[in-house]
Amino acid sequence: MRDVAALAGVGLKTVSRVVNGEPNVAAETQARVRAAAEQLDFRPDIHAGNLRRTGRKTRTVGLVVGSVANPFSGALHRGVEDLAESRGTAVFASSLDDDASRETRIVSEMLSRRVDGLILTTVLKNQSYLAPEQQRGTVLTFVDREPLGIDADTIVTDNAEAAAAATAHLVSVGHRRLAYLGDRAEIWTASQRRTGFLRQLGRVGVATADIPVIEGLHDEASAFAATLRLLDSPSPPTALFTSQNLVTIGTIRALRTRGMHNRVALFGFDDIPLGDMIEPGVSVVAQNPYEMGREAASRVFARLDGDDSPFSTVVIPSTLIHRGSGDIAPPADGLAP
Amino acid sequence: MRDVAALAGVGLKTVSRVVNGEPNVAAETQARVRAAAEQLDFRPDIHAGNLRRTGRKTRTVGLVVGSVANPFSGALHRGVEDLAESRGTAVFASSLDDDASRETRIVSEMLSRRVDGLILTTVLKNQSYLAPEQQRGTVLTFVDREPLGIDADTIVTDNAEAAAAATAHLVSVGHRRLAYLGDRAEIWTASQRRTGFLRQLGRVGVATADIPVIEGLHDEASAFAATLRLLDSPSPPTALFTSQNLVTIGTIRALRTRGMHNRVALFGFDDIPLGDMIEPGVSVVAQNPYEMGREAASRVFARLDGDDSPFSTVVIPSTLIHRGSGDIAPPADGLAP
DNA sequence: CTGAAAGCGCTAACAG
DNA sequence: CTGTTAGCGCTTTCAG
Repeated sequence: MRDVAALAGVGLKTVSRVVNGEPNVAAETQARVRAAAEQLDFRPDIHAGNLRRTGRKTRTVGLVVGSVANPFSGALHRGVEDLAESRGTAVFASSLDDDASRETRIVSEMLSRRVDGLILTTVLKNQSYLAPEQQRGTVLTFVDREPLGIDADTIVTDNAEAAAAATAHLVSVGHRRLAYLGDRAEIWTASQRRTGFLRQLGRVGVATADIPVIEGLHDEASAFAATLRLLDSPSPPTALFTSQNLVTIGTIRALRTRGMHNRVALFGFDDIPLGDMIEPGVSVVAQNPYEMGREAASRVFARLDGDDSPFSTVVIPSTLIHRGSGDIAPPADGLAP
Repeated sequence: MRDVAALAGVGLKTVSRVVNGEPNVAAETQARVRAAAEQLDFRPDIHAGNLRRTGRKTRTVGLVVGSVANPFSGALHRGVEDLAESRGTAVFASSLDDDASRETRIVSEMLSRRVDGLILTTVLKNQSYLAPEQQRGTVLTFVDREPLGIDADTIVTDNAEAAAAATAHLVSVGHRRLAYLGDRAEIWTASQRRTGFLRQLGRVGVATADIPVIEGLHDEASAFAATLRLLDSPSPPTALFTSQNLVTIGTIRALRTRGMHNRVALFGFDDIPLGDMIEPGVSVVAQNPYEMGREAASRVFARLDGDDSPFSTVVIPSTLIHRGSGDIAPPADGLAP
């Protein structure tokens, strides 16, 4: 910048003014400065400026998701990005793999880079460690999962309700022998979905004591194995509820392996790519991750713009998509009680 | 930091030493400083430090991809992240949507944040605008597509060869009336794949003059429409080659709409999720985006660590996955010449 | 082993 | 409309 000022024959501050589009610079001076900047290929250092600038905004937000390779996270990321981009804000993205030990490290890494806001899909049981940072002015927004031990804007899906609705559908088709296949119970969404599943069964008077509730599944392989075990058990379920996209896929593979994909009903949480093209079509609860990301970013920017209303939780509605697998009726041979 | 120094009763530089793990600090002093830092919830500002630090590394890289919501980009992103994470380097990610007008803006945004390196899937015809930045020391690496007008490390797939191999397979099954469905010809990968497709036909003596080459497809909808047009033409092709994942999906939808998915052969470039579960299984050229991302990051870090060997192009091999759609034979009714 | 002074690239606050 | 001085939070340099 010094070089630019020298080349243009003006003071340092004048260059600063031109670069930042501040008023009170003669058009002719402006042109001269611009030319000099171009010639020297000058690029202002946003961080050096922020050091002194009031407000100290880095126009950077951090996004912490399950995995950037997961389509759910990808769509959410894109939602965040689309809003951020329109504000000249850059996005740091990091994957957690639901590994609690990574959370503090990644968050800390982002904070040392002075992000203005943090959009978090958390794994840790408790987010109270973020309170001092929130106090300091960093905007915290939680997405997909509710935080514990801290108050902040939160964007979630109607997990329990949607799970209950999917379950209700399976029951309405005639199923009584259902099974739940889901992720680790510590994960907030997983436990919400299980709750919705069981609550609905209770509501319609299906005894939940004999319903297999299998948890701790986090990838295709573990879901595949768990489903095979269920199918091979003495009295296999006639309908399955899977609580997550990877689990759904693993389960479908297992059903196909046993040739049961047209016999056992399936309702999955999370949409899966090409779910409409496989046989039978996969019935799912489709979330709206893109909208969740957009809404989260929107909350962050509102806060950065001074919104100081009480923290709120926004529920992004999900939709039941009926494609066939959820409409498979139980066998009529009396296997179902 | 000043506060920490005051609380610990030491000089500023001593705190700096402790925070950065530099030697020559008495164990007892170190403990005192650490306690003070903890108490004040001190977090060093990486950018303030970089201002004066020799080398000025921000431990940040930028990644520019097609779209973070695309599974190809997601896997690539993850490959970059996994390597970056092990080095305490954060990753900025941005989507381009193959929109040339966004490229300069996004790149400029990242440069003003002083990323140490840039991993780019470019759209612009020419990347010579980056030369001054490269001179300045920013490490540039191109991935998926070769740059023009600039010399830098590049990571690509064996596009033409793999496309030729897939084409060879379709021909070996007996097809002579093929068609190519692909993205805009300006996109380097698209043109490479088309070249491979046509070159292979030439090699085996299939007249390419009558082969439909449809370009400019960039999403499911456009691919769907183009495929329908082909299928409804007077002499429809017996085999299709699609040059990209979204195009492949749109094409499959069109084939199903016309009930031709078990009659017309299909080979796609890029793997698609659940491609093995639909009927028929989708034969594809599977790239290795994760490995491409990893390799790109590895090149960036090698350069940052001082590697100054000549720039090179690394080809990450892809694999042909035969799942059925590529093995559908042409009809025996003499339609094929 | 420790600290004081200078300065990284930029903007704030004021003076011209 | 323009420039000067101070200082952001940290590291460097160099003197204790």
